[in-house]
Amino acid sequence: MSDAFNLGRTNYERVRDIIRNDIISGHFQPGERLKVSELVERYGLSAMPIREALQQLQGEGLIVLAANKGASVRKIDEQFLWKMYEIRKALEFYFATQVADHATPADVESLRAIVARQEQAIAAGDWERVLDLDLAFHAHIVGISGNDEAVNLLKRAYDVTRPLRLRFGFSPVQQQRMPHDHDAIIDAIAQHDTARLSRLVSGHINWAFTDLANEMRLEDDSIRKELQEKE
Amino acid sequence: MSDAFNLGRTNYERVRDIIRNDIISGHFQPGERLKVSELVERYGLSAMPIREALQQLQGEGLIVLAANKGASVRKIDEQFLWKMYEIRKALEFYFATQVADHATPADVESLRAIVARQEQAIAAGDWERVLDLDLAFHAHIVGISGNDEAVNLLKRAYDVTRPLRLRFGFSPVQQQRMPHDHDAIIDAIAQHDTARLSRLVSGHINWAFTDLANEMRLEDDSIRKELQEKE
DNA sequence: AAGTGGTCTAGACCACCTT
DNA sequence: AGGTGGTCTAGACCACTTA
Repeated sequence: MSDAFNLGRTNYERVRDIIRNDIISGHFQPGERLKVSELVERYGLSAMPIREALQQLQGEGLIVLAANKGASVRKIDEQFLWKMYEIRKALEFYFATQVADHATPADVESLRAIVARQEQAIAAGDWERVLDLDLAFHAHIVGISGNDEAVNLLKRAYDVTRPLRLRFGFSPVQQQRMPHDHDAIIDAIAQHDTARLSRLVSGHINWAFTDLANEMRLEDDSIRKELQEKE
Repeated sequence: MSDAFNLGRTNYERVRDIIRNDIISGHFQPGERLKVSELVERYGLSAMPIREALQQLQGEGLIVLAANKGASVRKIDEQFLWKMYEIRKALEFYFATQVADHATPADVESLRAIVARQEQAIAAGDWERVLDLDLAFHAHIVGISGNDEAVNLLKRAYDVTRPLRLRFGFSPVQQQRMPHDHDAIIDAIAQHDTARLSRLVSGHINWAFTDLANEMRLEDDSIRKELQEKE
């Protein structure tokens, strides 16, 4: 039954998708060691297909492999986070300039539907879903260009930083700003206003980074405080 | 002796680097099937380390893996080529805006040295070297931003299309234009002229794409002619 | 139905870390 | 030296293709 969905798929592909999901859903924490023997237990396969899955996930940037040391979930510091957001900005800024002209009314409608669903998810505090829809929104825009390779790069850059957002959440301000920004972006697309679209997209990503970095620092500070209190 | 350079490296890493080189140097042609059994012979290892190398190379986009079908060198049509050049433009355009202000005289000097060496390589018709230096030039510029992840993406986008350029070469016009463009780009950096730099970089990449696509069509046409003559 | 070639398993091997 | 855990090998297994 659910086998039907797995027809023609190999074990390393299946376990790669499962491990990826276990990482971006936060089951494996950033920095966490991924021992083959434990994964063997968890997924009921032998070492090799799991190793192959890990090789691919390294290619996606989700994990780090060291020779004779094995795999661990990529640890994301503020600097790395910044690098990923810069890459997003580069991609989204450029493709925004390519896209505003070609967007159809159907595109605009899809984007509005995504925003509506995202607002519900924000209200419900369902951050997994908020993040899914956020990626869907931005990927849809880049996708209008027809450059699926660029969309893949964008997805990777989102996936790599996703565990952090899941852990730290969105500030109340960002919860308000996100749909607001998205609406403005849709308007610029509907009006085929390329220059404004690019500006909005890149500002939007800046805020998203700033907000996440702040949330991280807040938690860092409270941890530091706890440690001090113990002394 | 040469073992010293391989200390602490595993077989799958070594063979990954060798296969990558065999692809970007054109030893394996685009579209060519990579059978594990043949690679086992060629590199003197068993199947698994070779398979692991292939998994990683898929992550880099150099090869395509299909379940139960194995690996082949990515076949690059004009559409895919275009997608890669668009990604380059996105990255280089954006990072050009981030970089002009921070470039030091040492950066300018390094870039001039690269161009000088590239001119020699062009005169000698040594296209492997021309391409190495071209990547070095563009990677250096993006590298000024300090975003090594962006540099890695850029390298991948270059590597994937490199076999094509190696096969089709540069038109005489492009052989002239390339160093000329590079000089103008360096001048814009030296003068911290961000707007001009971005414009130059993206125009330069457009020409590079147009030239390669033309060279490809020329060869396609001559093949078509040959086939017609046989009828 | 046989052949080809990709995939998986079990266990040996070996690099690195700790005592 | 012993332990842990990553890496590699040989061969079995199995999916897909051709006849």
